Amino acid sequence: MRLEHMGGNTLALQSGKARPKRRREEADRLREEEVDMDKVTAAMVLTSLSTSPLVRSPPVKVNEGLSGSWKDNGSTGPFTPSSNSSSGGYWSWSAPSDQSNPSTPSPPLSADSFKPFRVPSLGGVGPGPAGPEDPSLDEQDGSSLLFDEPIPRKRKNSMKVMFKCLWKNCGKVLSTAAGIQRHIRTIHLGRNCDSDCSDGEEDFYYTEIKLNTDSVADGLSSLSPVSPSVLSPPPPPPSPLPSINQLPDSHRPPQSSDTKEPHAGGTTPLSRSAPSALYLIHTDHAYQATAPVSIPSSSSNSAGSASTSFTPTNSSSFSISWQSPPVTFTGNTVSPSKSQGFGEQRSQTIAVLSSPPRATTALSRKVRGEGKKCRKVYGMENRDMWCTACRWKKACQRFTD
DNA sequence: GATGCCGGGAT
DNA sequence: ATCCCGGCATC
Repeated sequence: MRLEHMGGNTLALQSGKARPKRRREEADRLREEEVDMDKVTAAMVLTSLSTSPLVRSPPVKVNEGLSGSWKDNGSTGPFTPSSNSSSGGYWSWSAPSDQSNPSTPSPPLSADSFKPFRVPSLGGVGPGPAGPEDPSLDEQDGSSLLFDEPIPRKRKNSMKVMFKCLWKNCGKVLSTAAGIQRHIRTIHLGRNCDSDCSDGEEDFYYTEIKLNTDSVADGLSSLSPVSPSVLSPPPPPPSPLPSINQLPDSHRPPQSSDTKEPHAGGTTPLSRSAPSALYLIHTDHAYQATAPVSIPSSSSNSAGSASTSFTPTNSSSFSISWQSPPVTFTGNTVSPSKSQGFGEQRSQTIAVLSSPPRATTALSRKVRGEGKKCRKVYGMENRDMWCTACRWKKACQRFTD
């Protein structure tokens, strides 16, 4: 009976071809293969991560402090965290750059581009400490991570890390740490030599900002130095050179540089923590407001109050630029070491605080059509015969009202 | 619960 | 652009 329909209906033959089911099967098959690939990839990524010189402090430690708040990813799958607590549940796509990174300018480690991998047995990594092994697999070694374009996989909530110059009246934004360092070195510090003669001073004059890649396009245009959507929680707001103010010898004339060495030793305990907490929040959709705001609820909800409200007690403030009425409010910020909240929870909180724009959709919604539509006429079993719009759950084109 | 279809994600 | 689907409104 199905065949009759198919045979007699050229429309169905032309557009439908019983594609949906087959396509879904194919998709499933592809997905299975993909899983295998993921296993391999995950192993490689793991290996390179654990051996990479870039990872100064083993991420293991970072995560231990979290008491496994993400370990229930569900995606850890066959990977047994219990056998090796050091690596279990360690790849959520937490952005480690949120933590203060001791010395590196917290490069786009592209941690946000990792999906929660399922990791198979992984050979020897399982029971033992996430030991170094097979250094030959370093296809993304530290240098490429540092200086290449992050090339983050486009994911839903993926954040793109940019680097913004904090020099007074500059505000230049570049996509790589190396680029911004060079910019600062040459433009502001007046040094012509290359990075090898740098003492790391540039680190103080730029900061990371994270953008939602979905809105980067228009967000970038608002990244001008005076953009109101840029904010910096940690340093006192009035100063245009927040992190510089914390330097021992802070007020340097923005042109001459060679006389003062704020941290002649080279090591700067405060160099990284402050800038890494500066964010740009730009979203054109209230639901997607994944503001990287820190919410004090890192482990469980013992605090109880964190999920639905946070009280603006502190002085640090952040603002969120909405599409329609811009909303600005203040909230307490946690020390960087505790900033763990993530997309969902944060967005929920923000959504609560702002007015949800639900009503507009209801208003503009078309009144439901009276007549029978493809679905009704042909039924689910003859979905091939529906008009494409119906198949795509759009407004029916065949039986218009 | 079934249906129509908007909004938006994936490719 | 095409395809698909979550989710909402309505029946």
